[in-house]
This record gives sequence, C-alpha cells and structure tokens, in this order.
Amino acid sequence: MARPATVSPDRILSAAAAEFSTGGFDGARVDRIARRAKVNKAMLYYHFGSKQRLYRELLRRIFAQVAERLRQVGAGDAEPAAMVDQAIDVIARLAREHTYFPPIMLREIAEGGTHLDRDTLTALSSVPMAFGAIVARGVALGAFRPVHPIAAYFTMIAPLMVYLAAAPIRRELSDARLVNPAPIDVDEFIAHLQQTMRRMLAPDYRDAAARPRTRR
Amino acid sequence: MARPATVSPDRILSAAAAEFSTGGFDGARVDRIARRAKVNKAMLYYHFGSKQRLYRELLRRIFAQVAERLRQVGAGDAEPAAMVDQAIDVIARLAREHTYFPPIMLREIAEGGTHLDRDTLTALSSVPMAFGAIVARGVALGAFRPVHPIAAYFTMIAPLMVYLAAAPIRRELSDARLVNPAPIDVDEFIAHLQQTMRRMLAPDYRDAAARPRTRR
DNA sequence: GTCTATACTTCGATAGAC
DNA sequence: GTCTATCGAAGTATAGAC
Repeated sequence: MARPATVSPDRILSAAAAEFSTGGFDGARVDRIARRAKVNKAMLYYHFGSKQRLYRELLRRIFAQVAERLRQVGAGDAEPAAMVDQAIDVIARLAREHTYFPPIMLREIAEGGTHLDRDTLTALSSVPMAFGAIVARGVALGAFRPVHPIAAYFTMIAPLMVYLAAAPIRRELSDARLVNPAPIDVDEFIAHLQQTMRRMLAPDYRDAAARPRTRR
Repeated sequence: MARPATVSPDRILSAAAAEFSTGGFDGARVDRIARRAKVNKAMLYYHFGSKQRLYRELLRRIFAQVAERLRQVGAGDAEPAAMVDQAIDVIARLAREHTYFPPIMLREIAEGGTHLDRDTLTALSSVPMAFGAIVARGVALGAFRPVHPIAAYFTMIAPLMVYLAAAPIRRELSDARLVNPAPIDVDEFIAHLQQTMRRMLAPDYRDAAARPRTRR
C-alpha cells in the first residue's frame, strides 16, 4: 500500500480498448495488447484469464460509464428538451475523449451480441434505458410528443456513433479526393443532431422555440 | 452455354456475405465460406485469389447496388420529401432482403476502411453521394431548409443500419427479460425515421403537412 | 475447372522457474 | 506477481493430380 502498486490491470484495459477498437474481437491480438500495455502476456492472462473475459470486462466498463453519465443528466433539473441536448453532449464528449468507444459499440451491435455474457448485455442495455427514461419523462410531461423511447434512442445514438466512427474513412475519402470539398465539422454535426432531436420530439409541429401561446 | 454452367462465383459471394456479416473480416473463415457455398476451398481461391479480394468484391457489389437504387429514386419525379421517404424505403427493403448488409456496413465503418482498396472506397462513397444529391436538390428548390447533405445522410442511414443490425441483440435482451416489454416493430421504426427526416428537413418549423397559408 | 493433401504461419494459452 | 519458452490448435494459401 505504501508504494503506488502496479496498475497493470488498468493499463491492460486501456491497451485492450485501443486494440479491440481497431480490429474488433477477432482482429485484436493478445500479444499486441500486452505489448501496448507494456506487460508480459502471461501477466495479462494472470489478471483476466482469457481474451474473451478481458473483452467483456472492457465493454462492461464502457457501457456502465456511459449509462452513469446519462443517469446524472436525467437526475438534473433541466427541461426535457435541454436534457436531451445535454445527453447528446455527454455522449459526444465521452466518445471524443475515448475514441475507441464508437467503433467498439458499433461492432458489438453488428456482431449481434456474440462474445457477450449476461452481465455485459445488462450493461449494454442500461444505456438505452437511461436515455429512454429522459424521453419518457418528457412525454409524460407533455413536453414531447409520444415517441417510443427506444426509437428516440436509436435516432440519437446511431448518427453520433456512426459519424464519429467514420472519421478515418472521411479523412481517407477526402485525401483521395473522392468526395466533395465541403466536409462537416464535428461540432456542427452535433449541433445538427441536437436540432434534429428537438424537431423530432416537438409536441406540436407548429410550435417552434417560442412558447405555445395557447392559440385558439 | 448450352447447359446452365456452374454459378460457383455467385454462390461463393452469397456464402461470403453470410459469413462476413456475422464475424467481420477477421472473424470469417474461408473454410466455412467454401462449405456454405458447397464448393471446394481451392475453388474459392481459384475464382477470387484471396480472402481479402473476395471481401472487397462483395462489398463493392453491395455498395454499388444500394447507390444504384438511390440514383433511381433520385431520377424519379416525386417531390423532394417524398423522395427521401422512398430512399429510406428502398434501403430498408434492401437491408431486410439481404440481412447481411447492415452488419457489414457498420463494421466497415468501425474498421475505418482497413481491408478496403480505392475502388471499394469509391463504391462506398457513392452511397452518400446518391442520397446527398436528393437532399441537395430539395435544398436548391427551397423544399428543404439548408442542411448539409452529408449530415442528412448520416442522420438517415445510421439509425436504419443500427436498428436493423441490432435485431439479434434486441431479441436476446427481450428473451432474457432485460428490457421493458414494449418492443418497437420494424415498420413502425421506419415510419418513425421517415417522419423524423421530414421534420428535420422542413424549411419552416411552423409548416406542417398543410400548405403554408402565407399568414401575416 | 475440380479435388486432396499439405505446407506454412499465426495466435491463444500454459508450464514452470524465479 | 513476473518472465521465458513453447505447445497445440486453427487458419490462409498452394502444390499437383485429374
């Protein structure tokens, strides 16, 4: 306890995040993870037992963190629409901070939950649950039109993950001059998404940012 | 020419689609592809040369087909908003017909374009190009507000791909009773997405389905 | 064009000393 | 807890007969 004992497990998880994000479960190499983490491969097995267990542990942590932040947003006192803005901000910030997050999430969806055990699936589902709660509350308050919370979740998370994960491809395409010279800035895209969600959730199509003046 | 000669290449591509969609490039096994296609592994190499070349060929075909259908929609004479509805329908139909399509597309985005050569990247980019053209035309006509075509593309394609690709996970979650008992139907979700896109693109927030009655 | 057998490589995992 | 050495399975690809 005196000395700041080895933090091998954390270093391994960081290295695993980087490795799994670029190649997925099957593309990841245990040797590379160990090398990146600057630990011996045997050490990795000593701590995590297997490649699969390491993978699950990593994903559980990622999803738990995202869900936790969303719950914090939901526990705040902002108005429903502002809460959704905040939720998008929070996820976007997390995703840009940990660039491994969007690719890993997308791939796990594409994978159909193979590799995952029950605990990890629970952690994964806690993300839509936390966001859905925010939407459901807005609907109950009449601030949103009656939208299915899970539909709203997909409409929000998918563009965010795909746009952020596609950054390398966009770069490649623009380098190869394969696409028009008008790229979209990340911040612009996030603002666009927030606007889109507001429009999607607005209870009355005629009601803009302005308060409804109880016309009639 | 007399007899309907072997269609090995096509059978191999079908088998490859199934195999690559579940495991990605690294998870796919050449042996399994050959077995599914009921051809010998050597035959597969005879026709395609390598696992990577087979993969690229497959992706090029998928993307080309999607882009082609989008171009057909764009060449029609529907109004811009209806065209976007049609575009969503077309992609959704293709994705449900070929269930391998959404997972493969998501994974390739997550992969950041590794495994892809220039031709395949071109084919991939032709999809956003075709959809972007529809949006750009709507903007030019004043039927849509000035939205970045690529932003619009991501807002449309991402929920569609993610929602459809997530079907296995949703099933698993509901089987395990990990999620509320109010699932969303696929058709409902597509309708939701079409509505969301209409709201996103509407030039005037006060303008509903009704014609603007030049109030003021 | 088709098939069998196999070469060659890579990778996940462990044994066993310290 | 840490490291070296290595096993054994699995996987891509090819050689060569028909």
